[in-house]
Amino acid sequence: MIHPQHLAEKSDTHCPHDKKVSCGDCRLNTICLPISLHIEDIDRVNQIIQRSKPLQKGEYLFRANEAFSSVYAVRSGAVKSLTISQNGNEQVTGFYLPGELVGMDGLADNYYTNSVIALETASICEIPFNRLEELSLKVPSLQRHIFQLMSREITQEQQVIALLSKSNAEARIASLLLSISGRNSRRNLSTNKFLLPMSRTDIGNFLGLTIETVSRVLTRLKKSNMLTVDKKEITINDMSALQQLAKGTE
Amino acid sequence: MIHPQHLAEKSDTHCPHDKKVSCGDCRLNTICLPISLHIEDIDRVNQIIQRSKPLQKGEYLFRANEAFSSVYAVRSGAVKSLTISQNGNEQVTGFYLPGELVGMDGLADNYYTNSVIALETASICEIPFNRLEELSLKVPSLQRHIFQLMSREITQEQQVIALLSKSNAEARIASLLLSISGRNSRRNLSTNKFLLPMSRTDIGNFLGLTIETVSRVLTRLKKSNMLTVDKKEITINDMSALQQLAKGTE
DNA sequence: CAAACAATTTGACTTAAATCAACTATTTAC
DNA sequence: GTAAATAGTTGATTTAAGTCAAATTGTTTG
Repeated sequence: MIHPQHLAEKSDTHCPHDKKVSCGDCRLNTICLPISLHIEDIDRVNQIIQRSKPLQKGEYLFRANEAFSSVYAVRSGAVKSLTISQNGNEQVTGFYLPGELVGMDGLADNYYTNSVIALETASICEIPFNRLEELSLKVPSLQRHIFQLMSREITQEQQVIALLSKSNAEARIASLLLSISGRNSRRNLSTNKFLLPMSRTDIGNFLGLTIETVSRVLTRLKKSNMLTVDKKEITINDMSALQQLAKGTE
Repeated sequence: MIHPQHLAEKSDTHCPHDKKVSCGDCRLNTICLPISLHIEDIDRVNQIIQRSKPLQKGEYLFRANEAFSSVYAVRSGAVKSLTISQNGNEQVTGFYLPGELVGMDGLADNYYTNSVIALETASICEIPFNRLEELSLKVPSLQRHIFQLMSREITQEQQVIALLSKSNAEARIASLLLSISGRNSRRNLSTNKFLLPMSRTDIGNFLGLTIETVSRVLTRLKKSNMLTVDKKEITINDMSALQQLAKGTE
């Protein structure tokens, strides 16, 4: 695994449709800046954001225990966050898709508690937190926006807690697929056909299942025609049945 | 279950040692306001905080889907937060002890996603969020403090995710006991002898275990002399063995 | 204080997912 | 293009925790 140099370079992403894009023009800005910032305020945010060259699959964005300095928005591709538990095992704590922010765990004690790794080639916007903080003192709607982003992270994690605490393997996998589907819909992508950015191993690690169980459940859902599974390509053929499954049998 | 009237009354808590206490004098202020606010700033926070009459066991502080208005600090006693999952089951998402803040999930979409219920008689400080927000625009260190509190909530929930995703029943229960022990130490209470504020049912619900499994694990840890268990009173006799257990056998 | 109720413990049995193992498919590297 | 490594699938078996059931203890309440 290659450690990322500081992501301070001003080079643009290689992603063709996103070249040199500023926050005001970014197709994702309704996701990563959903509140009604004035045009001039969006521009002020834009000024402090640094765009770096894309991360390649397996590269670290940052590592647990490094000093906290920035939060990061995923512009394209996907990343996973993970902690190293006391017994030394990796524990995947989340997946982040375009428009989503990662690194907010670092604020609490001024170092990151997670490492973040690219699941595939990913372009990332770096947002130095000190400068965002200063700006948010001057722009009340930005302050509120940051509070809301953090709050949303909290509610999403509580949903994961509910999921892990209650459900069986099928419900967990159904929920993950529905989560990805829902996040795709926010980006106006297909809700029923998409590529999983993560491996079966990552899915199992995140959901607290073995890779064998993940594989078997996907095979079962395929055989029942609820899904079409071709490698990493998932097609949801029966959305409501999958939603029913996610609710748990109980 | 009794619905709380608005917690707007200015009556003081019945807790004898906490009567009429202001934030500046509150023995918990290093926990719930850990940063170095100037004395005058602490006083400004104090001005906006409302103290209400204590909640009795089983009473709601607020309910999921109610409009968000305030965050709440637990002053004495304990509360649990819970969501109602799609299939209608209660899912305990956390326990909150004195000095801890609850309700920050409500910010994301302006309604609470959890209900919060007193586990025992609990006095609570209500902090109207609009006013806290205004004040934090004027007091940079307060803004930072709120960011940090929310970040800490995020990291704690990630730890719960890691716990639920990985561990067996013994490790989960050991972790919960150690979590309570650690939070007691922040309040200068005993780390190895304490009363559990929650029922076995709540523990099981939170940890994704049945009540029978909770009971059996506690019996097992008692028989091995790692713990002394007398009803809700827990004594940790072998802290390092418990820590080892929490790490998981693997 | 006793009846009714709620919470907890303990035991017997079942089951969903883990483990162990072998095999197949897909990348990556030379 | 083939070898090596990595990722994924499938099957047989084990096991930790769930389920069902009953007994016990603790808590309310009339």
